[in-house]
Order: sequence, then structure tokens, then C-alpha cells
Amino acid sequence: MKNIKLKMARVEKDLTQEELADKVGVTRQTIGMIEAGNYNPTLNLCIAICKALDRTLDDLFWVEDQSESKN
Amino acid sequence: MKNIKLKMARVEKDLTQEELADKVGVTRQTIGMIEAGNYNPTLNLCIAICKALDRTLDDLFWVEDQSESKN
DNA sequence: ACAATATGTCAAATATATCTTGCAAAATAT
DNA sequence: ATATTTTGCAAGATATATTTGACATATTGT
Repeated sequence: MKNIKLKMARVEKDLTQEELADKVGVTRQTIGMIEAGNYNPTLNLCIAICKALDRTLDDLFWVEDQSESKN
Repeated sequence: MKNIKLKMARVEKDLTQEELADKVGVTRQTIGMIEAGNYNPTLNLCIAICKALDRTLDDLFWVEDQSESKN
């Protein structure tokens, strides 16, 4: 599912996908796919994103009703 | 760094590394390496572990003192 | 309307998470 | 003390996260 909370946290910081990507050291495509959902990022990348946006893991990546979890 | 919170949550549930691994669908080596630190698991795996242990991402994988974050 | 910026998407290549197998050390139970 | 279970660790193989480059569509500014 799409990660709306991440997108909102990003625009609230007035960052573009590419700017956030630069901050956390990945490609803009990677950020785009995470926001679009259907992607399974790495824990360290999630943590880097959280720190760049002054949020926590639960804020951006925890979903109470999760029905999908492919490893 | 070692993930002590994860290990404590696991033993509190009276689960062995292998039992937890089975529950979340990975190998016991993977669980072992996550607890030992020096590993970078996938977000979906982290979420599966949290669900298996009735914890949240912040409970098990969030560290205030940031010092390492390799992507 | 036009120009510039931002995002969506796709194929092929690279990096790395995870598996498999196996053995040794440590912990726990009998 | 000795079985039994649990954990640590390592090399090679596989699956998948991430990159690179390129193009199309959308969005925003002038």
C-alpha cells in the first residue's frame, strides 16, 4: 500500500523526493517506490529517512492493520 | 550494535531463535544475526518480528542514540 | 502557452539480504 | 559428567533491494 504518512512528512519539510534521497544517500527512484508502496526497504534506510524527517519508525512505517508482509 | 531489546522480547515470550524464525518465515541464522547486530534486515521482516512478539517498530528497532546507519 | 521542475515507470546491472549446509561452542537439562 | 538443546560463525548460492540511464507524464512558475 502507498505510504501516505511518509509523503506528508516529506512535503511538510518542503523536500522533493530527490532532495530526501540525497539526504539519506539513495536514489530518487528508491524514495519514489517506497512512497508508492509495493516496496520493501531496508531497516537502516527507514531509520535514515526517519531521522531526515524528524520522525520515528512507528510514525512513518508502522501500520496497525497490516495485511501484507512479504519477506 | 547488538539488539538487546529484541532478544529480551523474544525470551520474554519463551521463544528460541529458531521458533521465532519459523514464526516469521526466515532462518534461525537471520534472527541470530539481527540480535547480534551488524545486520540490516528488511522492513517487512522487522514488522513480522514485531507482530510475532506483540511489539512495535519503535519498541524493538528504534534507537535514540544514532551512530550507525549503513545502507 | 511555454519552460522548468517533479514524479512515475521500466529494463538491465550491481550490491546486499537471506538461505543452505555444516561444524563448534555454549547453555540447559537429566 | 554427559546428553540435548541453543546459539555463533563462515563459505558459497539464491533472492531481492538499490542503482543507472532513459523517457513519459504531471505539476508548478512565469
